[in-house]
Amino acid sequence: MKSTINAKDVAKLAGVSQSSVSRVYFKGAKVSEKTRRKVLAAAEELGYRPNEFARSLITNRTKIIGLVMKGVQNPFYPQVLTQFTAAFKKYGYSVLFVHTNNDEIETEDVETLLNYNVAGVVITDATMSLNVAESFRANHIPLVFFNRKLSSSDFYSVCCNNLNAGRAIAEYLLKQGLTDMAYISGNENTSTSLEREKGFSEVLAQHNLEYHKHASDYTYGGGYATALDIIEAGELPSAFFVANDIMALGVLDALQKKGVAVPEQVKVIGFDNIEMASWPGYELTTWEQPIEKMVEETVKYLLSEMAGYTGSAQSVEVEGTFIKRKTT
Amino acid sequence: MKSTINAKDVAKLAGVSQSSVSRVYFKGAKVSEKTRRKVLAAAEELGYRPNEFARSLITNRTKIIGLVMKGVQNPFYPQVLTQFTAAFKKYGYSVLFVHTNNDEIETEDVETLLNYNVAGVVITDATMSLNVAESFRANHIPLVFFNRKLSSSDFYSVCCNNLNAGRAIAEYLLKQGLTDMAYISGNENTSTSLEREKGFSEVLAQHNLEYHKHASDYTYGGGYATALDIIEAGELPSAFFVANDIMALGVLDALQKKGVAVPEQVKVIGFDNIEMASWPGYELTTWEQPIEKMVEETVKYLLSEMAGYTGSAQSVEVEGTFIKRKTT
DNA sequence: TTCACTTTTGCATACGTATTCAAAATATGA
DNA sequence: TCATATTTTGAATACGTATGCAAAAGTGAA
Repeated sequence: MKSTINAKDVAKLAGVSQSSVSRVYFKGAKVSEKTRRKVLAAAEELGYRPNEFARSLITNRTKIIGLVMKGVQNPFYPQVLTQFTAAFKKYGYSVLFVHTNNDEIETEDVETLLNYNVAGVVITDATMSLNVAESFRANHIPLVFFNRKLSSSDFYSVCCNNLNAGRAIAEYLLKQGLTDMAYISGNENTSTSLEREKGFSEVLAQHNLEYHKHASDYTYGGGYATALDIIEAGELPSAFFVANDIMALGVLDALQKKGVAVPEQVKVIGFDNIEMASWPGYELTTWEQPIEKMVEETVKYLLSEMAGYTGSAQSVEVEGTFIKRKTT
Repeated sequence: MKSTINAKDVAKLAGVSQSSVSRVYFKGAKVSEKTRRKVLAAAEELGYRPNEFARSLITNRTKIIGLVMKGVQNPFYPQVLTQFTAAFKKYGYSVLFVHTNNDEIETEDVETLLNYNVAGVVITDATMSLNVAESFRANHIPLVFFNRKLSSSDFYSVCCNNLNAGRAIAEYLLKQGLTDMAYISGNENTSTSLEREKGFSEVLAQHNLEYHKHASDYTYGGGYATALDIIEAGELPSAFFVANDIMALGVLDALQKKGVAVPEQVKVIGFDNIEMASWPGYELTTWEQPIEKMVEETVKYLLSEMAGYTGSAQSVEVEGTFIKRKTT
């Protein structure tokens, strides 16, 4: 008893050659309508399914995208994950999921992606050493850094325009007549946190304003602890710009715990517009990252590179939108 | 210029046969230490990596696990996802991620899994028609339904012992001297919601107590709306057992909005012990699902089935733990 | 050294598909 | 109808690896 039935079996039953069977399943190949029907009928009867590995072996191409994620704990990422899988599925690509805890993607995982000869790679929120990135380039595997802006312009990256966002938020707070602000940063080696602060500080500097900066880590606990420290040190500003929503929720909870009224005494602005930001318990004013557009840009680039590799690099920045709720 | 270098190239440089190169990379094959060193040196020099597709083609086995998820929006699932990828990575398996929105996994996705000849499949929170499941069995692909208890005992399933959990929660509330309770269910066609309620109602029935049941949908919004309805209808019980944490958070926010004191006026118990349950703003009493153990059981079964397929079925239920916080 | 035995190696082949090339079938035009 | 152009088909081969088998190399005892 054969465990798997192959194109040859189908060919025999349909009374055609294996080549014809192959052509029926290979998009773009020419087959007459008659043989196509014969083949499909035979395939149906036998329960035939083309072996993806044999296909990849001979074409040297796969329909697999490597998706590397870091810190799926932040509710921002499940959204990104589902959007990517949905988008790739639309074009017939499957997702090989890799999770890393380190900032830098582990070589073991890179090996995996290369062994599977993935058609493309998306790296969210993590970085990789330049020589590792080069090994993808050497294999003509297109690569996108998602939610990261690269200092070197050798690779493609897609993120929200964090600089403009920081500026807009500063201007919004200034318009409220506030002058005494604080920035609570995420991990300080991330481009996202740095750019958001850069835009923010730029505008404040134009108005000759200083601001306090408190380093945190993009987690709820981090935001909570940082805010608590600030309150207890008696350094409460009139507004917080917090580098992401999940930290901002921590800040709000700390403020509530200490009996600080929001937005009356302090205003709080987050970043991402995660689902929780709209919960009645929080109603957080924030900056929406245009995930759909970011995903779209990423997929668009990957598809074009997979069709014909150029290795072109660019830093794409998509504009987000201010979402006013009740914490400002 | 060759784009990919293969075992033959390495063999030539190392002065051995292609077979020897293969044996160096095939775990379990015998090679002398001398040739191993020669091969590894040559491989290093050329940057050789075995082609996973050629391997799978000939062995008819893969190192890929299909992971099907539904509703990644619930913060419970990112935890599950990371734990699975970590566990599988430990044994050299990669994860092909599939996301479905429907309760029932789409045939398109099943096709994908079969085409890639995955070594095993984990299905979280979704079901599949029996004949689809059978097609996995026909291909000797082991299958685990995670966080689902199956009525038919034809397939392996792993979940928390929801029945016992429901009982324990009822008993806990009874001990507090409460008699007027309500259950807020998740999607009513899920075994998780049904079993939790079953255990709960069983114990209450033993004490000749009735309870109110309110159907909801396992989302924050659902919990919020349901609680609001209850309050406005003036049907406030003395305790809520809510079928999962994310809904319970919605309930808490609704209660807070309406000025109902927790736990003084109403007690609330959730289910899952997601990270947010411990946030200072909520401090939700809940039932912890032993994710590590559940994942461990799943992986253990899959590994043994992948080593030698038996198709054995079992319904594994792991005991969870009660987590007392401040909402009771 | 010789012989028997064990370990290691290389050769040849198979896995299931895509693809080239020439042959066959079909369509087109006069 | 025939000759020519076009489309469709089948045979053969290649992709990169694992593996059965026989030959070769190594091991140890007498």
